Amino acid sequence: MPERIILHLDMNAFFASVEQRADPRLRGQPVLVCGNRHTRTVVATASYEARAFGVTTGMSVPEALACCPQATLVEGNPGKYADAFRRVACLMERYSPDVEIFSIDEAFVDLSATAERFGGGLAIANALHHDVQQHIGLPCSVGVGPNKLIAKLASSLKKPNGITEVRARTVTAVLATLPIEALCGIGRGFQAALNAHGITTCGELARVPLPWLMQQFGACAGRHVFRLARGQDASPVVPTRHAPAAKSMGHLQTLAHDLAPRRKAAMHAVLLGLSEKVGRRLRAEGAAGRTLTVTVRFKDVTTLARSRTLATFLDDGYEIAQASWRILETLPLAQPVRLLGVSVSGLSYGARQHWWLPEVVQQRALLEAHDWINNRFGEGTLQRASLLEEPEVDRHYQLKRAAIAAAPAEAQHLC
DNA sequence: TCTGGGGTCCTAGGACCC
DNA sequence: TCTGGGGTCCTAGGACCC
Repeated sequence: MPERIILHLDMNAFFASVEQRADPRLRGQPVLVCGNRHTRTVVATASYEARAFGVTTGMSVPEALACCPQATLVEGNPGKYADAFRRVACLMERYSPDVEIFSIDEAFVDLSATAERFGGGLAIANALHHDVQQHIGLPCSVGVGPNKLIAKLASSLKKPNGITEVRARTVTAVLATLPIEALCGIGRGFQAALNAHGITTCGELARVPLPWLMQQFGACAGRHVFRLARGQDASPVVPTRHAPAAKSMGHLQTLAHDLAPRRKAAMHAVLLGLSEKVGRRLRAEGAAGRTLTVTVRFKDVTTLARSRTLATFLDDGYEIAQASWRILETLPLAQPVRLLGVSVSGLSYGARQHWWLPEVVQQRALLEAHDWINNRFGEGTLQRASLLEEPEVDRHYQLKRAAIAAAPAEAQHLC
């Protein structure tokens, strides 16, 4: 088996870099990209200037501002970042069609069949790094290795703007002194359990016998950790065009203020809003699901989830909401609620149920009109009055009337 | 006014069927 | 007058990633 050549590209402080590129006033300044500013949110990305003050990803905004009061807070825009990264992925495709977008800011490319043509993996890493800077204007780190695990590790070794190649023959030496949490797959849980036994480096982990790992973590996870410690990873680069369809779709929302258990109506409104978002995404993908999960996180951050599998597939937000309310009734709410979530799984693509029934035909047409208006005029243009705060109702009603006036005749009739 | 939001995968136990 | 064994589905929870 010839050595594979896998390249991993990781954008540096991606969200913050995109915002700095868009606004010259932010360049060279500490920038914090966070979620919705009106909720309890955390830092999604801090620019390197902010990191110098000790700000880290996942910090609450007040905590981050305490570290770096002069930082500029920017509300993140995931769609914009996804668009920017798709352009990066296109640059990667110049070197091989086998590009796997792994997350919103990183991707793998399998160069095994093409590297020779371009002078080898390291030459491609240098060229790609230059391409991204030249054409996208954003910094990135690039790693090359004999598999995805090592390529990803390599790209993390020099940040920002680093290029690192780890050849198969040097994997053991490179891993020897690295902390176990440097490996993708060793999270907080494994780290704590292994550290408790005095195992802190990959070299130490590689000396632990397989039976002990299997006894500690179970057969599957034990074997997985055993392979990670040796830098072994046979998983293929799965080109994004072959990526399996999503298995679940859901939304969570941490509430601006905790809700007391008696405030069921307010919880219902939140679940309805989340369900409508989920429904819209399902319909956009031509998907429907029959397993519904409602998540509740309490004031003390303990979390419960309850699932129900239904007889029919759902993609209508209101029906999802009704089912989620029934699940909520079964949950013991012993303390104030901090977060609510709705997720639909058991997805089927292209399933069409009872579409010949007149009431279903009308319901589908209504949903299509609803989607048409929100796609045309923006998310939330048309929404249920029960989702609106009182002062907002007038404004939304005006927007809704404007939207209906612009909708096609058949949609107007249904509205 | 510490601690987001989007996912996937695995395990384990129980129900149920053949 | 006994309780196997395989398989699937469902549910809850926890690990991991970004």
